[in-house]
Amino acid sequence: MLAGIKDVAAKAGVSISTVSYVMSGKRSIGAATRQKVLQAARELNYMPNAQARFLRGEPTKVLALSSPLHEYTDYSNYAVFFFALAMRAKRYGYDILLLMHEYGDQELARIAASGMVDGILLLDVVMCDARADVAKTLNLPVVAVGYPTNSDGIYSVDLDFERMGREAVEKAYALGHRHILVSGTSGGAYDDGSNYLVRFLGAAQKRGGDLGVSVLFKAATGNGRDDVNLMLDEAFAEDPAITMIICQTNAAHITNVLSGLRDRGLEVPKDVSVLAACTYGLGSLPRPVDEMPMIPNDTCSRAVDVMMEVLQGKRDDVGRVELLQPRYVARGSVTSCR
Amino acid sequence: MLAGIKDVAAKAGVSISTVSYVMSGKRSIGAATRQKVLQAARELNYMPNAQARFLRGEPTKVLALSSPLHEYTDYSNYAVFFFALAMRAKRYGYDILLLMHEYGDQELARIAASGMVDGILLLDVVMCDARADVAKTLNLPVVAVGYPTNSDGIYSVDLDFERMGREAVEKAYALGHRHILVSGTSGGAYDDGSNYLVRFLGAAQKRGGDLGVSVLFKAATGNGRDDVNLMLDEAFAEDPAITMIICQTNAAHITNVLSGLRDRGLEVPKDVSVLAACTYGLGSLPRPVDEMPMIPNDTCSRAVDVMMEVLQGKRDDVGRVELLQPRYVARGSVTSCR
DNA sequence: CTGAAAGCGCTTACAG
DNA sequence: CTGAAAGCGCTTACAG
Repeated sequence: MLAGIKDVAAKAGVSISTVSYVMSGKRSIGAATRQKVLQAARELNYMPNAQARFLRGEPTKVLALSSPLHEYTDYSNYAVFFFALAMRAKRYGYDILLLMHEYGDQELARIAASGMVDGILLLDVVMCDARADVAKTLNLPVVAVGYPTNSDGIYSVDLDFERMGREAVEKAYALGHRHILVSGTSGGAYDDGSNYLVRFLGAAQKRGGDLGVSVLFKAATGNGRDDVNLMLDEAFAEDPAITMIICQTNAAHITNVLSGLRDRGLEVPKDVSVLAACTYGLGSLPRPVDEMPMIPNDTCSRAVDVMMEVLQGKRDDVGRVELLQPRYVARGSVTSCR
Repeated sequence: MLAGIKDVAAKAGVSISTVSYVMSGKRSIGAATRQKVLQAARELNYMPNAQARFLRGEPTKVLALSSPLHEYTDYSNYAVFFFALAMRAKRYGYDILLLMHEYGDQELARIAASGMVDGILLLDVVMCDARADVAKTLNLPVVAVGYPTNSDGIYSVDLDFERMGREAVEKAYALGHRHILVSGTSGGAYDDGSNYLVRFLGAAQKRGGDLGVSVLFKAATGNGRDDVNLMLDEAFAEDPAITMIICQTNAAHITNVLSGLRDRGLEVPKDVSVLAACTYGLGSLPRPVDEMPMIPNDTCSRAVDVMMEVLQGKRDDVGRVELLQPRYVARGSVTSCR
């Protein structure tokens, strides 16, 4: 049914190597022969079988994206990363093979051995990521969106969350704030590998210590109004002098922090400054809030760019971690301490 | 670097065919030999090269998803379809190769010839879809999420929008409504192939004609407040007796329809009934609205199921169009005509 | 300017 | 119970 190179050769009355050379253009072919071959190929609707070429080690123009996807995955958040990677890859003419396996390791090895992809992108990277170890044994370039501790053997691209933590505290310090609350959600996320939360918080606390600023961390049990109010109660009980809150969470949580402050008769930013960090797609808040956002588009784009550089042989610095500079978006919710 | 079957055979001191049979289990092998081979394979971290197997026509456990993705694609809507397909495929052990080409045809042929995938899913199907024609020439099963007019040669799965249009009008008729407005956005979408809009509207108007009900169609120039108000002005000018509005749009548009009605002193549902059709993820409206929703999860899941049936050789009815029954979700915004 | 042949890494009839 | 060899559809040195 599907015509092969043999069919074309037969139809054109030439050898298969001639057909191959006509198709690839890697050898000059007599005009007459060339025409016969092209004609035959067209009539038979011939398409070279990519599989056979891949077997010979030619590039597939496909990038694997390893990203455990669960029934309970939050699409709306996830999609931003996914499409950022996909669109950037497309720009280079690459398609994306989405690997949704739960436990990345074997699947990764299987795909690498298959020769079906030119490189592998890692998403949802945890602190110590098993996939990074497997990656070293592969003969395929691997670029992680995120920054695992075992980052040798792969390339990593991430937003510099430690720097973000430092800069947030420095900003507060410069404005005269000496009592800061870092507010997060559900302590669990900090434990099981959402490394950016840990890195941001650690750096913020460290820098706070250096500058002599009190940095109190409180994780609400949820993003609901009651959860947040309870968290605020505890925080102000522990440190009544808080003048700045850094919310390392999401729109729902921040909304409730804002209304919680209003309920306590605290005005933003006169009495308390509020900064959102590690957030994205903040959507509609009751009032604009200063933000040090995640920049998934930038991070993902850069990850694909790095992959391309590696594929083009422009790099040989495996293990390199590239950290993007955090941004600060001022919206009037952070001012100098009264 | 990466061990091949030859390496394993050499290490185990057997022939490559023996290794192959041990790995596949398609022949019984002496226990001792078997152990030697498995041992060698383990030590060399051997992975059979899938490419070589695909070359021989074995399944790849990958489904291509042909879906033109543009810089301006609305991710949040698109993501629902994408992930619905991906999750369902995952359940069968299949991964997804996302093809983001603009003009599906050649790309599709290329991938089919490559043997890289076992089947092809079509998304963003337009009325007459070029990809459906290409599909016929491929020796790979193709399932479309959507229902092109040239649906022979492929399998199609879609929500039955014509039936939805009929039922919406019948429902209105049964409740005594005789003057209905179907409200859409940006006429363009109706022209360039968003076939479900066309099908719904056509069927609604046809059924209206049969039943002697006036079905007026108005497309707002946008979803903004002013666009919608202008549309409502025109509609009521043309038919002051409207008692039911069917919004074939989205949350923003419906929100503005609701407030537009309120501004005109019309109460929902006492004065005017409001029904949302062809919508999904309606999110937060000022008030709950009856809905005949798109059911992307169902449609996509079913599309993957059909693909699996075809791959398992359980079907030979190419060209079959499967239409899912529309649902009606009552939320109190539609009542009998006053 | 063109062809016969080896080889990519496997699987599987064909022999023994 | 196991091995030598053909073949999947191409590409590319090697010959002519």
